[in-house]
Amino acid sequence: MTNAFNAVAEPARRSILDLLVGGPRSVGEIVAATGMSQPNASRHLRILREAALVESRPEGQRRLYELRPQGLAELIGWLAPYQRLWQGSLDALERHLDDSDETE
Amino acid sequence: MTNAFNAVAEPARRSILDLLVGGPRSVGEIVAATGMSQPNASRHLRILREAALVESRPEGQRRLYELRPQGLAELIGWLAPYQRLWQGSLDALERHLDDSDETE
DNA sequence: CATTTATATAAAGATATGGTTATCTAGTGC
DNA sequence: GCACTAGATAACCATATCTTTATATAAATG
Repeated sequence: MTNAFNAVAEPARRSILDLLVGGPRSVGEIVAATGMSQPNASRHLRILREAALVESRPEGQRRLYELRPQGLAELIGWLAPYQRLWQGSLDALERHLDDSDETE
Repeated sequence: MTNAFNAVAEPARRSILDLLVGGPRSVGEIVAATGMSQPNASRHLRILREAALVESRPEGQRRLYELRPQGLAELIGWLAPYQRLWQGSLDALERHLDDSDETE
């Protein structure tokens, strides 16, 4: 029952994702960068993995976690109409200001 | 502690928002359309209001709830780099396919 | 093979969340 | 003012979630 919506609802998990935007990281690096406990990091990483937002591969003794942006597809897709609405209102505001410029 | 991320994490609340994309609705209409109980709808609406995703105004005996797309600004903003990454990989795939076309 | 290092999992407790039922508040019309 | 309707809130319960501590697995190293 883990999906992208729930996954990104948690600030700690957003921090992890934000970190992974900079490239793959090991659990240890994630722990160091975020300050969370190792078990907690592992748990959040598991949830991110189940939500298909990250994937991991062994690298020697470590485990590298990498971003999987396509996992956000559903979220991005759901958001699209709202984004358009919002953009629409911005555009309308812009046009309004342009009109004001013209007439003033 | 109610923000847009948490607010949209709940399917019931996404249903409400999706409904409001079609224009303002009264609580009764929301209850009818979503099938949830009236108190439950009111609770979710309160959370959406606290997250600044909707606003309400009295309309006679009713209360109309209206979408506030700018409430999603933070979420959309956070998502932007991921969206670019994802778009980037799609573009890369496209280029790859184009290259394949050329060489095959 | 024993030890060390890196990560995952389990167990347990505290808090948060979502749903229901019952009740309260506020408009509306007689 | 009284009944009726729409909606909000309260109380309560069940479940889920996050965090920590303790432990297990697995790779590397001597």
